[in-house]
Amino acid sequence: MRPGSPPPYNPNDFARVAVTVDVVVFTIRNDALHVVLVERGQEPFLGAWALPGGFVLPDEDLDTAAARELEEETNVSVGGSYLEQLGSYGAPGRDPRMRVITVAYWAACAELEQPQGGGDAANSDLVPLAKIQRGSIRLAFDHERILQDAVERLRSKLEYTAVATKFCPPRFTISQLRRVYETIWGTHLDPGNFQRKIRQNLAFKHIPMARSPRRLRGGRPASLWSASDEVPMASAMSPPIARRRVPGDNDPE
Amino acid sequence: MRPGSPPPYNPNDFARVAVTVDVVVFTIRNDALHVVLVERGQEPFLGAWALPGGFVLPDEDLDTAAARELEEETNVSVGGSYLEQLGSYGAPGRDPRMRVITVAYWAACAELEQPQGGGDAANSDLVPLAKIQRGSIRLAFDHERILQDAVERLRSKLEYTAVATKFCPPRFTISQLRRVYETIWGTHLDPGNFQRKIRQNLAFKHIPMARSPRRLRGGRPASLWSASDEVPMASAMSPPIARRRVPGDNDPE
DNA sequence: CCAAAAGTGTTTCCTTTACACCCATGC
DNA sequence: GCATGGGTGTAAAGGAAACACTTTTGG
Repeated sequence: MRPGSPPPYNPNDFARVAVTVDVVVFTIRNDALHVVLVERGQEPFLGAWALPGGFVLPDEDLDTAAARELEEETNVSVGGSYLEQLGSYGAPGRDPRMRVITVAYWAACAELEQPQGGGDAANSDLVPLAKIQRGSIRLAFDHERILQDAVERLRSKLEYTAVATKFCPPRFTISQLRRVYETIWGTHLDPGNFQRKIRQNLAFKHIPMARSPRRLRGGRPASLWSASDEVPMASAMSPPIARRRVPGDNDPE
Repeated sequence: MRPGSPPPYNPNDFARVAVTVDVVVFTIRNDALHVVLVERGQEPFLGAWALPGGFVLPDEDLDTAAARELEEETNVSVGGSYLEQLGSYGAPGRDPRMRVITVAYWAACAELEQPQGGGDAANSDLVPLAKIQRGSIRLAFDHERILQDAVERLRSKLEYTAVATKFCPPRFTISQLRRVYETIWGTHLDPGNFQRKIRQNLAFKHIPMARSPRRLRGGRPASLWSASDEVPMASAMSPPIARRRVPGDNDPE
């Protein structure tokens, strides 16, 4: 083909599709992993629960679109939370109206206030993951599949990154962090050994002199820690070989 | 919004984009990691090297499109090789003509014959990764970024999956497999310890009585192994803490 | 015989695990 | 004092690393 030739694309050769982002927003509440869901305000799947998401705007990057959806749905800023692309889902027919490809993201957030419905969503809520996995709540489109992939990604990212800190406030105690691992992995972890692992790991910074607030039923005050962003985890965390359910892991609602 | 209302999408509210798949096809040749590149046959980047890829067809799933591109560009069937989604890249302006989002995949293939140009590609070739990373070859669009992400994904997948076997023929010796790890990680691995790791690992199956072909300069014939698909690796492979370059790791061309 | 690659044994070291025990607080 | 959670000590078990050594082939 010679240079300067007319635009070489034939619009019939390829699919022109709508692109959306869907975001799996994880947070921990009452020692159980929760996800933000929205109740759909329109067909298809009117009234069903779905992951928050929406169209990518004409001049918007994918990461930007995901961050925008996250902020719109949860009122949390992206700084302070963690947002990562999960993958794309584009089976023909996954949306009955038209060809839609969605780029899925997942986010880890510290405790957030009750989400408010906004945009297309009629209503929005924080739902315990267990409730979805046991089938009490069915999700629209292929969102159950996306959610399942996100959970797997989250579980494995805990092992070799410090993403668990994103479920905690900026300053946290080692037990708070341990409870994040226990909740997401569904395991019990030895407090003493966990303590040592964190203390040895440069990805976590000790805040000198700071102590956790007074507690109700006694116990030595814990020192506070913060995540040292950009420092990767030196050694991996690992769940026990056989993941056993931890007593408080059930749905508290 | 009441049920039965007209289609709620306003076509001006969102981007209608073209969706492509690009595939990073890895293979090992002369003890060096190579990628399949195509020379672009049209603007933009006419004459430049790029990752093989193309448009997703109107009724085609993403994985299917990637498999099709892989077969078109390399003449290898997807069975026998490994194909995995890497992620999506959709910055506005990444294609100067129009909004294009690409879903990137990566593949691991055993030794393949010299690729032939096909489709849009004027020409196609197997290029040593080192040549690209040292800057001798510049890639079109954001393909250098995609390639870099694919290399990282490949390196880490070696640790906890048996994907290294996909660079080998269906029956391989433990040394062949070790050389895959050494090539991709750029390390030297102790042959004895590596041997034990593989033998202990149920993801690899010993083929009784089979022996590697006679060799040129002596040496005990090795027994042959195959990958036990669907059995995950029991224990992770790990590169030595400090990855040092292995002598034969340079570009042989 | 020697060279070369496959495969095994062995020692040393380091990490993980389990659990005992001490510390600092509220009541 | 007691209960509770924070934090340290420590011994046993297990795995990784280094490397010596044996086995089986070609020449």
